[in-house]
Amino acid sequence: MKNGKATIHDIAEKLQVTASTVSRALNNNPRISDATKKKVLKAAKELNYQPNNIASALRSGKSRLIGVVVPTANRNFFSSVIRGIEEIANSVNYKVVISQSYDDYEKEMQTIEALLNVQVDGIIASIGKTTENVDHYKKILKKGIPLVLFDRVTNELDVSQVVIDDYYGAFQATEHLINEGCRRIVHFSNSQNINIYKERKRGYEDALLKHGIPVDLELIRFSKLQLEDGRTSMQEVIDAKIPFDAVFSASDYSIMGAMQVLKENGYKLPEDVKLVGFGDEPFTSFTEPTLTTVNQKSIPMGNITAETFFEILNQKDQKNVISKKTILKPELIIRNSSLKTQNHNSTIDLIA
Amino acid sequence: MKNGKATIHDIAEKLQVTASTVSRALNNNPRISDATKKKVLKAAKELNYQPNNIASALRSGKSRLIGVVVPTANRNFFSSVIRGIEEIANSVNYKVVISQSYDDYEKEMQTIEALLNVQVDGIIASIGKTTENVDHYKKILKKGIPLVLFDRVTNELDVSQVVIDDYYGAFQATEHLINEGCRRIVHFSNSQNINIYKERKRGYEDALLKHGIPVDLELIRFSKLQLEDGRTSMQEVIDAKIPFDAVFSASDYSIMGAMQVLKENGYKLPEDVKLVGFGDEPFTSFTEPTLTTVNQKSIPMGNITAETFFEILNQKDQKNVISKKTILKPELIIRNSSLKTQNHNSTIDLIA
DNA sequence: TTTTAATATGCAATCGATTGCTCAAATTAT
DNA sequence: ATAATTTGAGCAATCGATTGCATATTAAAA
Repeated sequence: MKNGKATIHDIAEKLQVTASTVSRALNNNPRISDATKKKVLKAAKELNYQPNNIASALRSGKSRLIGVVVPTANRNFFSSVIRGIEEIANSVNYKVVISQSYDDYEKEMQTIEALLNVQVDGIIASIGKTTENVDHYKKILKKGIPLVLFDRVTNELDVSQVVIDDYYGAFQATEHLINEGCRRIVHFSNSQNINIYKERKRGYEDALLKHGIPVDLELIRFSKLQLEDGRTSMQEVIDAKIPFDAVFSASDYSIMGAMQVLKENGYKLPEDVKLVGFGDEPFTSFTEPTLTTVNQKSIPMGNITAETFFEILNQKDQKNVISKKTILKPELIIRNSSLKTQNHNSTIDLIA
Repeated sequence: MKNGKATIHDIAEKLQVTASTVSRALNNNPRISDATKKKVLKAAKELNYQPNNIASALRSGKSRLIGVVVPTANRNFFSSVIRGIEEIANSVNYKVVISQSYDDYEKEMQTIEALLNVQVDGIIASIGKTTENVDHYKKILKKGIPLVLFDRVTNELDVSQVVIDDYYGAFQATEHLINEGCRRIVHFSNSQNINIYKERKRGYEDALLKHGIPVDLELIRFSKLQLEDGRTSMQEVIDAKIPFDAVFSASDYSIMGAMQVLKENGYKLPEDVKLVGFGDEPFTSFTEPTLTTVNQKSIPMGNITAETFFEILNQKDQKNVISKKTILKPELIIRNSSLKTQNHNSTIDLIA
């Protein structure tokens, strides 16, 4: 027991039993009598025994670590999903290693490599925006390591996924604008290679069609959806003198940029133009007017993702795992930016 | 080589040498000839050898993992610091395990326990707001495990720390408001047990005193500094009919709440009241008017924290480590909310 | 009473990499 | 040419926990 760290051997010696017995007792193995278990537990406490997870991991092949790959933790959505994952993981004594890909393909590959190197028991990931080749994910599967994707998924991989119904969210958002009287709704989207944006655009289009409004391609603007992109896209539409009475953006950030530009150009919000974003970032309740947006159910998504992960992990035969796709319904959060008649009691939004 | 995973033994067998030789060759040990090293490297590549970090960790006692404890990753400041830490850590082949304490004392203790359990080589932490007893941190030190604190630090621990000069930041901010003509500056602060808030308050007071303005305790409001707290505090000041012409908040969130309440009460910003926040959260450039705030140099802080960490880690004798405190100068980001004459070209702020 | 089961524990190998020590071969010095 | 040194590599223990198999003890069944 040098270095102050007690091992099962120290406990064993103290109790004049073998390390195997101690190990089994600590793991509550039924082959050990209750009396012995009690003694072992007592001695463990006395010696301030802390199990060495690394030794355990080496022998058992389980590190009790889950690697979580997200584009960035600095985004309400992702950090909430992580929180949801942690809740479940911690409850079964697993730790989460968070890795950020910064939406960079190279970094994403490296980070996965690094996670595999620290011997995580499995990986939960949301694919970066610039990632088009998913071979690095295939590598995970080839090693027989559980993989679950959430939100930014791909169809090229036969793995379990948890997503929100982007189509539904966009449909609701667009229909809401239509119900508020809008007919010329601008839509900000991103690359159609990214599933979520494709789906959101489809929801937008279908809502228009349902209400007999033609889809005008001039109104659909593609960009990376950052704040600055929203500014640019909005300015372009204004400069081109394309008539419009609303904007539905696939991202809260770009709708933010649009809001700024609209104000700078003297538009009255929401009277002249109504706005709806996507993501329910915290700042959407700070803006003026407060922003209507789509909430992505991030914590439940994290919970479900983790649960799905553990289902797979606990399966004996990793090859015969059946992939399942869970689709969550997002929720339209109606605030002032999209309403015909403004709700001035903004406090309600903040408490809700 | 069952299970597709090659070990050093597989390489050894293929090359008809021993595992020791392979291990030394891979670790570039000078006792191995270049010819052998080359062969080993080649064979390793052929067999697609991936070192088993767990085995290595068990034997060497090094997991190449750093535990990072933050209140929440979902905060621009913290996620940027983490990014800064990762940059350095990854460059020396270390991984970062991020743990969130959610500003909860219990969770903080648990999370540290969990990190020690996964055998991290050291811990970098920012102390939670509700934490007053730091015994759990002492425990880390007692185990001889390197610990570095950043931003939310404590004097009760003899460890290296990296902080920003909160006093300086607050002083600059307050002096700026004074220079813009303000004399009755409200200050939002948090518990004075938390160092950073104490320092910010001190900076505020000293700036006032320097300019011959008395410190009026009625103007200083204590809260948890969330958005809602900012609303409440602001409303209280207004209701109490205390005259004021500016607000300097120790947090961007509460200044946000103040901004909302001021607008709701018909104040013109920045003409009637000037505002300065602290933190440079991304949303501060979205608001209207855009918010003057204090940037905390988060990425450099992360870099320096990690560098300090590795200096300690590489020290032979953990007991004789000399703690050092690095203090970074924050930067006042001047935007429209604090200016006498408004700058209407808000794009400049956004690009900067 | 003898046999059969069940119960409780021990023995020893194992996970994969590292490392102190030993030793043979090659090189240099005397 | 012999001794001294350097170089390159092997042997075997080790890190701490787990686990298949064997064994001893006790209880139940025949």
